[in-house]
Amino acid sequence: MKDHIAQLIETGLEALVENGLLPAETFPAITIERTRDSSHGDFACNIAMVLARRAGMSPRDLAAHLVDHIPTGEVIERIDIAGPGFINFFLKATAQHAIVGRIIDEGERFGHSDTGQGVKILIEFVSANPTGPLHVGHGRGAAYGATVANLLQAIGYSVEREYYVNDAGRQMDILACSVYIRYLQQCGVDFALPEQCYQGDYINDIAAELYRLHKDGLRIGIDPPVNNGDAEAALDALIGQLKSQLGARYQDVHTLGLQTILSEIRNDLEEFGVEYDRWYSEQSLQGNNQVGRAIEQLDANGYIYEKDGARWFRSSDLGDEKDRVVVRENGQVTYFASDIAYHDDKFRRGYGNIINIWGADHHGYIARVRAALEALGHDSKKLDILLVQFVSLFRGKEKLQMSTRSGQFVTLEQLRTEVGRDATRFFYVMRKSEQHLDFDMELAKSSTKDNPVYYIQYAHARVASLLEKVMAADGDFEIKPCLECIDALRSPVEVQLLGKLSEYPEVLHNAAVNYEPHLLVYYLRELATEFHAWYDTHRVMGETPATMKARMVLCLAVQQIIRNGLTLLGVSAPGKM
RNA sequence: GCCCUGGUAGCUCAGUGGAUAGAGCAACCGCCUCCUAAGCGGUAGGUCGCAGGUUCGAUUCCUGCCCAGGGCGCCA
Repeated sequence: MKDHIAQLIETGLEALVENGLLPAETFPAITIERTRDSSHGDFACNIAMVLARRAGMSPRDLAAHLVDHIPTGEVIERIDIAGPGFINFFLKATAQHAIVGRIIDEGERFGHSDTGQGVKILIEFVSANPTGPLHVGHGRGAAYGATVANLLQAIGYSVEREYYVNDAGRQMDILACSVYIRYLQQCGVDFALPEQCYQGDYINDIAAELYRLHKDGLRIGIDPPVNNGDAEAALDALIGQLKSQLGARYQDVHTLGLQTILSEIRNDLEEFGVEYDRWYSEQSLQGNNQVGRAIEQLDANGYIYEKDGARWFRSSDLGDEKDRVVVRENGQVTYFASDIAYHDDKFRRGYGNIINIWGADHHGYIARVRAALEALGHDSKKLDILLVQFVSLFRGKEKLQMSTRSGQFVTLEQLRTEVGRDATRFFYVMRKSEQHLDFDMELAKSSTKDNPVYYIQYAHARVASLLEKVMAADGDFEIKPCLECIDALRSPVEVQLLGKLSEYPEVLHNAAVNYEPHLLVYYLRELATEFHAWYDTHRVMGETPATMKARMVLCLAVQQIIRNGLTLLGVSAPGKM
């Protein structure tokens, strides 16, 4: 509709040029916006104010000339000039009615488009270290990433969802070490778990499994770590001791820890309705030496130097605030080096666009990744890094304290179990992602009108229930024939509701291209509000057949959009509540 | 110190180079013999952090400042 009106205006402008009222220049882009106030019509255009100076006329005079040359056709009822020079368009009721038929015809595809033209997009999200269960912060990244992926797919992109598994490196060694010490304890050895190790109960569970598999066959004598003031060094020494004394069996411990936790993470996400196309292993990058090759490439391009026994990437040449180590003094590559190779690989795979969703605490990392991509000759503008802010859990007014270190945190699984999947998914994407989120579990759990999830779902269920009753009363009721009597929808509230329905494709498009699912959330709530208000003042059953059918179809159109929208958010659309 | 985010109604938050800045909650007043009251209507509530600038017009864009949260490892 916006495009249609913009074309009408262009026609008018061309006529003014022919009449010599406007200089023949290229026009600025014509912007059409929906009005906020229905007294301003359905759509408005500010072009007269923009061009007034060029035309040497006041905005209102220019608007008046322009309006004289805009053809109205089948769609426009009338055109007003208002305020400082706005041109307001009022649509004919028949033009409004057409939307209902389109929604019914297109069904679950209504609102979708081919904007993306099948261009491939890679979206990587969550990618939490497999060293423990997902917590509520990861949950937000999961809900946000899954929804953004759905949105982009809905507007025609070919989306691939990927989880980067940090299954190499020091954190995994610390996990293995934690498991092993718990194992020793279960063998009856008196050995304290160092503070830097993972303290959670799940480590004991893995240790128990290790014990079940090997009994005390993995038991060896190791020396307690000697802490000379550097706890991290002491831990590294302990890990080194385990590796050398356990030999090949160290890998068994490492693998059991990794596999157990990773499968729990996969299961957790699956139950949350979050699915992936690919689980990308960091080990595999190191295994086929992609990390080494990436570093050599950086070296060949002149970005690597040696200092203090380490190899550094000269990222400060490319916008980073300082240079970064890629190979440590001890010969080990850093996490960053793996990440360079990983992103290099992503770019080599040939996507039109690459999206990373990270926790806000990683923002300092952005500049160096971009620098590395540029240094490897890639166009880093193809990469969008979206940051998700932290989540604070509340029970009503009470804030839940969380500490990762002590293992005292609420897991995603606990949250899902207590609050339910629908409300959890919904609350996570309700706020702009770069906004801190206060997640009130009491509110999310409540089945009252205060809870926006139920409010929207209820609108959907209401229609389902109504349709059942209509079908029961009239066994011959068919949706199809109603489309011809749809112009029985005449009341102002009905016309307004029709306008709201027609907004959905724009909302979906904007939410997708801006990576902002909350726009869809707000829209659905507004649609539900208008629907409930309409429902309260209009009856469906007991009206004339034409009115009844028209209103029932209107309800079904509302229901369809709510179902489409909730589906994209990963929230169910129940037929009964 | 440098770099991100934020600052809009009592609270939680949307929003926009345009017309009288919105919603939910909380507060107050109402609505079920009637398709689910998990619903609806009404009242009240504002220096859009502060100060400049850009222009026909700024809450929106730019600069500076103030406040809050976060980030700045040869950790990941």
